[in-house]
Amino acid sequence: MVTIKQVAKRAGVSFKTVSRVVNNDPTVKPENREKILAAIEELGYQPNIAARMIRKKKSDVIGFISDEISTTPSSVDIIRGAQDMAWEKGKTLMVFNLNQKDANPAQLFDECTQHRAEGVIYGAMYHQAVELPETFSKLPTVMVNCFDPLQKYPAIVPDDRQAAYYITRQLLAKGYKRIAFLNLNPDIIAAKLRLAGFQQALTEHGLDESQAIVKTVEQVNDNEVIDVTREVTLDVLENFKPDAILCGKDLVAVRVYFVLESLKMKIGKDIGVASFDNWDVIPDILVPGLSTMSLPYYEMGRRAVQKIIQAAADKEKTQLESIEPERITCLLASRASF
Amino acid sequence: MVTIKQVAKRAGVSFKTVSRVVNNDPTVKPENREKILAAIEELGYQPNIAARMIRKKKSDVIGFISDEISTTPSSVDIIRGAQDMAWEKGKTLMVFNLNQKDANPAQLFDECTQHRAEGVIYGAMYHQAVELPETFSKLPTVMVNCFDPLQKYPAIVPDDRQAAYYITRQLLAKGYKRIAFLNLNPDIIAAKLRLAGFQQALTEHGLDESQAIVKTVEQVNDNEVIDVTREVTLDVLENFKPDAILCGKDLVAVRVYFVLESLKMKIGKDIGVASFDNWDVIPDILVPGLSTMSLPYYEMGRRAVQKIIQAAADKEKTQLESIEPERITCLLASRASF
DNA sequence: TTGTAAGCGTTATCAT
DNA sequence: ATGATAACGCTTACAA
Repeated sequence: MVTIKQVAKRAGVSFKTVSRVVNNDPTVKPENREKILAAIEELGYQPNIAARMIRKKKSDVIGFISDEISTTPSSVDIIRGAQDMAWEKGKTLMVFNLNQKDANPAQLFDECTQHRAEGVIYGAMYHQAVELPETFSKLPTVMVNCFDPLQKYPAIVPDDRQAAYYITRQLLAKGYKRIAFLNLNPDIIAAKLRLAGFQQALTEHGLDESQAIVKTVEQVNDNEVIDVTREVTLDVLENFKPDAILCGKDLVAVRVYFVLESLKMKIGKDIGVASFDNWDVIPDILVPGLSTMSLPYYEMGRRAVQKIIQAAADKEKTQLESIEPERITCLLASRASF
Repeated sequence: MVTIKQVAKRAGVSFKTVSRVVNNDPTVKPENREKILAAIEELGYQPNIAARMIRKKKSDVIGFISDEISTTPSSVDIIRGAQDMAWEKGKTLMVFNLNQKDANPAQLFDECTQHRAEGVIYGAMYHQAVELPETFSKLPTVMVNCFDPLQKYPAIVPDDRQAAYYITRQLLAKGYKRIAFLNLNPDIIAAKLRLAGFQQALTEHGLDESQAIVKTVEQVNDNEVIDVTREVTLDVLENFKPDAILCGKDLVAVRVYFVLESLKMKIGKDIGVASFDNWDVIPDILVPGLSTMSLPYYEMGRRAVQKIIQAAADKEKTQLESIEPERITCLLASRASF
């Protein structure tokens, strides 16, 4: 690889002057600058980041540890957001996946340390509580789509409560009066928060409990989750007769679409369907297109990088008080299903 | 950050001895080794990879440039495979996305050069021809899920022809006799290769053209792709009366399922459905589960890293002859749809 | 078995 | 405006 000294030789100056040009130091004679720039071009010189890093004691690297147990598109969007923001801020994102053979979080954290990352982002694939190994406290750490039960680290999560509240208000505003909420496994955080948001919206709108119904479409037996969307949907349609169905996620909505199709019910006319996720192309392949609350993964990724940069900047004030997770607002991706 | 010298001081030895322990040099007195290990533990010493890299003139970094125009789950799997293999080989994968603001391939390539990557993998989101900027020839480069028209670089692609051939043979073996192939936009590589594989399987099985039909479900108008799966499916069902439908991708199969549901046709009994992709959870949320040829993205990612390591090793022999892309075999993910 | 000295490619400091 | 010299944290080469 060509070094700064070779460029210097070629341009007939000292290597320090080349360094000045590379670092945009204005105190270089234009004439020399031209010569050096030409030499850089000819030799194809690229600065050695490692050497720079070692001297400047600054890596501009941010570690991203991704708990990729199940490969959902969400992971991609969080990482994309993080990478875009990192690029804009002149940082390099170093991504590590937890699903790798023999790799545990502490190991991946060490990898980040060895690269002298300025901070570490830990991302989970669905909104959950995660206990990080103690070692993470050695570097500024931000959690995305998850949070520490003791709130030891700043966290970025989707505002699931707001999402449910918003879409329910939206349904009510459009005149739907009997909403069936086919919620996810009640043990998961998102399900709890959304239930609260759903109920709040109903209450504020003056509806009582008889005018809505909440069912779960995921049965949990010994760590195995069984989907019972089909059965529950048929049951609810027959016994509760909703004018709208709010699904816990887009994949549930797909199943609901099938049930309604078989019953010859026209979605968007005979019955409204709404959902959560805005998952990849799913809402668009359905007919009619599914109106669904998008989970703000991309935005969360961007925000995480902002936070880590900020945290790295004011590293001196050690973070001791516990911190509420930052909830990112979800937006409605409106199509034609309600 | 704690350095090797601080550890040496603490352990009461020279810093060189610490270096020996860190690098598993056996020529260290066990007694000293213990002391040093203890000091490392106490101080939380982590070797500085940048410093090591600069001296060893070896980065163990592999760059991965991902053409992430559309965020498909495929990208995740290629990267996962690449990362797993990199981890196993003691390499670090540095991932860059092309969709970032103001970032072009040459820029990202420079980023790799600056990190002294030993090679670069360029990954595309669907099987296609890609012309890389000339600058890529400066480093060992491997293309995944895409290839150079002039075959200047080694490439890893799915064996689309084999995939279509295999699943068609499989359908025929199960007794299906009238197959409708709802192919993708005929301009894309996968569609062409699959058509060839499909026809070869039919021919070898002794079927003539009247016993099969091929239609495209994607209409292209001015760079806009319009999906006409619904219309084509209805047309084919009425006029050709197939006993099996082979879909160009899982998302097409979803639409076909809806049409069949509305017609009250029982998939797997009245008619068989097969497809390509094995895309994430799609085949499993459908009822019955969709039997589909999986695209071997994970495997392709692994292979790409293997190839780049090999290419970096025998860098001396400059690659001049053109190279056929390496086609990775696709496997059937068998469920209940045929 | 251990230590010393040099060097990797860069930036920081200070002198010219 | 430019350059000599030291320093960053590590490995290599060689000496003890």
